[in-house]
Amino acid sequence: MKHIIIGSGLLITLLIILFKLAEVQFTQGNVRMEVIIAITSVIFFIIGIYFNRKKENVKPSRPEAATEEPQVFIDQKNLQKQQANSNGLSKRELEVLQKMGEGFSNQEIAGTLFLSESTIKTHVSNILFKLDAKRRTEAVKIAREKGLI
Amino acid sequence: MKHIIIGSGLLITLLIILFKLAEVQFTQGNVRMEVIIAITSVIFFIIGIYFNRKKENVKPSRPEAATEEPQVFIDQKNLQKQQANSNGLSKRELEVLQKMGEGFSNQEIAGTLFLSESTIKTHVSNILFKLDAKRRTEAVKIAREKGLI
DNA sequence: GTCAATTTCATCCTTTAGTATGAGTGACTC
DNA sequence: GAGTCACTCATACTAAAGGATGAAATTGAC
Repeated sequence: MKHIIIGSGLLITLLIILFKLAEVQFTQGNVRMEVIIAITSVIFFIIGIYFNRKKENVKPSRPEAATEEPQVFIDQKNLQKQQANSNGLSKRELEVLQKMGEGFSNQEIAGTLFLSESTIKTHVSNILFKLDAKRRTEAVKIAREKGLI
Repeated sequence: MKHIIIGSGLLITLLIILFKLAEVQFTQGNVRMEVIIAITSVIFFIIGIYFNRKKENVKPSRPEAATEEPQVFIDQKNLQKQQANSNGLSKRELEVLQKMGEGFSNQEIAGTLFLSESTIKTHVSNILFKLDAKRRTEAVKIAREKGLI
């Protein structure tokens, strides 16, 4: 929540600075239009990427899971609770488990979920413990048998 | 690859249009600087998001067309031959692959098949190469998709 | 606002997986 | 008999996975 406020503040500040800068330079006539547009492009391109990343970290949409799972009957929250209770796996752990099943390495999972490898290792460890598996391949097998993935 | 080319082309085209438009409007003096900047911002913000998303979706690249191949029932020997030929996997490699899919470690596989771990490692390496996988979990996934296990 | 659970990240360490290379043996083909 | 292939095993190495522990920030429920 704090991030959003700070981020929005910075963004607005940046916008205002950009406007004022453009205005001043524009009236003075010592800078070209293209330069301003180019700078704006780059800045907002980066902001776009960053925004997207943050959004996913805060509210993971799980497009892979949504394509196959017919989870329309119950609402998302209850389903999550149900899964968590029946297997002790949290939402994030299920995501990681999903990626494990797709054959990704810890590093790759970290990349796709925008997390550090350490975090993934922690999740994997917890998954192995909760599913009573010794290896990730075994965890995937068990998860498949239980219909988790 | 095609996407990248087309995307880049569109992006450059968009940039040029933007530049020209800005130039014309600027010299005519009938549009404000802020408007141009705002439009640029929005466009590149969206491009940033889209770019980021694309980059994510491209990552898991693997053939998944063979998920529902109709397996014809021939006698066991021919079936094995056929599978071996169509995937380059030998009989022994298929056995190891099977054990991999059941979540066993190399040592455990060696134990159940009465072989040394070295041998299993060799087989696993060959399996990974032949299935074009980087890890055993990926190999298992591919094998499952191809109906090998 | 408090508290438990979740999520995130780090470091140190051990174990397992995977790569590269070489080599011996048996079966099968030409 | 030479050549090929599958299978076996070994050594030496690098990369990845997994375990243990601590810690901080968030979140959700109460």
